[in-house]
Amino acid sequence: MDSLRQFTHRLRRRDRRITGPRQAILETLRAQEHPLAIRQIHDALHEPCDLATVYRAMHMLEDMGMVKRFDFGDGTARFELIAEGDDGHHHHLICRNCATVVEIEECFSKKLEQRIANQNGFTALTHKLEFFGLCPTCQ
Amino acid sequence: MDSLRQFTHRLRRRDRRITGPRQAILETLRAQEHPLAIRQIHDALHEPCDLATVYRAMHMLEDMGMVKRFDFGDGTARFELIAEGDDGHHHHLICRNCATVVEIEECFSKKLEQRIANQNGFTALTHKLEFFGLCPTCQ
DNA sequence: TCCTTTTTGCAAATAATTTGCAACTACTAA
DNA sequence: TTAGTAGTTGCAAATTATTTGCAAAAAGGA
Ligand SMILES: [Mn+2]
Ligand SMILES: [Mn+2]
Ligand SMILES: [Zn+2]
Ligand SMILES: [Zn+2]
Repeated sequence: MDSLRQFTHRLRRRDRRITGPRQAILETLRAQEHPLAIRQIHDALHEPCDLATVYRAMHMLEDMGMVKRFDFGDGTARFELIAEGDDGHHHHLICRNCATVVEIEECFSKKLEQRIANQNGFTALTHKLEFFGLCPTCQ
Repeated sequence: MDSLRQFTHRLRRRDRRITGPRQAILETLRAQEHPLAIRQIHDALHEPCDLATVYRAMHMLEDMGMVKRFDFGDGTARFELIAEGDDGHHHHLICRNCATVVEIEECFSKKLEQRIANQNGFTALTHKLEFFGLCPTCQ
């Protein structure tokens, strides 16, 4: 996925600018397969920029649907680059001890969510789901 | 559920004290069926105490297994009183617009969690799951 | 009632995230 | 190429949730 080119296009269309920090952040995200915290992204940048700039960039990327925000329950947002056209919905398995992360593609059946929506008269359901456990090393 | 008496017993056993703030917090939690944020608990107390006291009390109650902490993804912890012996594991359906909360007892099959554990060599799995949608009023 | 240990209130410290603002820069229209 | 304009950035200060140090106050047992 050439997200850099794709990114450029999307930005231009929205009257946004392609700047050094933004490209660097994208490169950093591309190099990772797991969600990264803002601090981690910031620390990984070769040509550093202000932390606030990273925060602002992540909001922008999220609004553009290029990154997905995840919440592991530790009070720190984490972001993962998502493929073009994908909504990025998936889950993780996190070691309670060493914080190792495993990407999980599986999810429970759509029926459960549908039933919950119907039974309560809600629409447009989504969900947040993360698994926790002890990894092989930490058991 | 007479959580006050139960509470008293458990505290005594642990060399902890039964104080006004603690009883008041328990009473407040008992009056609610949905998770309450610390601020909400604090504001609901008839005889007010310091916010820090509420934070400390919630940690204690959590350690004692009397309340369960929930995370709706808005950066604010919420707590719900749980029945004796129960681990309090359950989920919620939250309106993205007005924040109405519905208690959800259903959960996906144990098999899915088991499979995820096995496939990755993890043990002691748990999960956090919350549903979001638009309530009848907000659609 | 007295003593010891636990709690509390208060203020200050943390930590993640946001925001105001002036200086700066990417694009673009000429 | 060169302004001109709108979008960006750095920096410092503000916000928000939560934690913590500490001395004064309260609880429970002897
Ligand atoms: Mn992922
Ligand atoms: Mn609940
Ligand atoms: Zn581990
Ligand atoms: Zn609603």
